[in-house]
Amino acid sequence: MKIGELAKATGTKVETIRYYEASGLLPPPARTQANYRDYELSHLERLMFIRRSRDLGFTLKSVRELLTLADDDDESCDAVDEVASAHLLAVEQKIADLTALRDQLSLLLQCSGDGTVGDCRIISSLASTNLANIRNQSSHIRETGNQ
Amino acid sequence: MKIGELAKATGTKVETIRYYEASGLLPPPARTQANYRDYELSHLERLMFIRRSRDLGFTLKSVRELLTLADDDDESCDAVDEVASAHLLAVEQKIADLTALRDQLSLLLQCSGDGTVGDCRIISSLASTNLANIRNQSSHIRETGNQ
DNA sequence: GCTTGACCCTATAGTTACTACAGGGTGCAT
DNA sequence: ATGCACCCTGTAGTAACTATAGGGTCAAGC
Repeated sequence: MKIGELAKATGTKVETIRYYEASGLLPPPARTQANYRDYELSHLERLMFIRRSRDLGFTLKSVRELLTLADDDDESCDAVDEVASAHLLAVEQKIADLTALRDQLSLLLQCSGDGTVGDCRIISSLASTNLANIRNQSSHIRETGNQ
Repeated sequence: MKIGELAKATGTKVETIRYYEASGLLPPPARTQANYRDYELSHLERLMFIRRSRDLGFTLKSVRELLTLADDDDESCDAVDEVASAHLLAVEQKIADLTALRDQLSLLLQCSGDGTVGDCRIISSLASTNLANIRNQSSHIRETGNQ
């Protein structure tokens, strides 16, 4: 199986496959006489594992760990569980961070009017007030119906 | 005002300030005889603007746009609004993506048992099933009370 | 037999937003 | 005079690719 075929089969770019090989995630395959990479089914399976893990947001470092754990049948499942749990926690933290950020952005945007930058509240919020002040501004806006 | 003082005043690292200057976000300040950077109040204000924008998740590219818009008093506030709205949309999309991802990760983790990797469901889910199958596995698990 | 196009190869640089040296100079206090 | 904290430039490293340059290979069609 040539690299282009493997790429198509797994939905990965050719360069990415070579990158995974260089990073030690995918073992170097045999080569044809023309020095083309010649992949086996095992490579396809391993690459699918990598892709699925990446789709779930695991870093390559974590994928490496998961692969190492998966390679050793005697390894406890707990270690796998730990990697995945840590990742889930990180994702949840990220969601919380982004949600707080979204709320602040929403407040910022409620300040938007139709004037010029000279009295643009978004700009002045970014320029001189701290973020807590935006709330006061926006409630003022709501009171005056300017929305 | 020396760079270290500006750094402390804004909660920015010295290297980051120099990086902003090199990136054209912060104008080069005057220099002392010793070739030290000598900042004015205007630099502090501009840097605070950059920091607040970055805290809200704007890319440096967007910050550059916002600064350009803010510099021109005649510019319409609409342009500012557009930049901020686009960012808000991107943040909301990211939250949605991460939420879907979190749900899939949760499903994956519900599969975790206490065996060895040989029959570790997390590994096998990553290895061979597509993600839709995890749901079936997990509902099966829920049925058997294994959670 | 020769060309054309699709594919393959290596090696290197670019992306984002910093961070971290290495190797050197400055200013002030002891 | 010497130590220390601070400043300078320039370069390399981070994550996970992506893109380019400059070249080789293979099968099909004329």
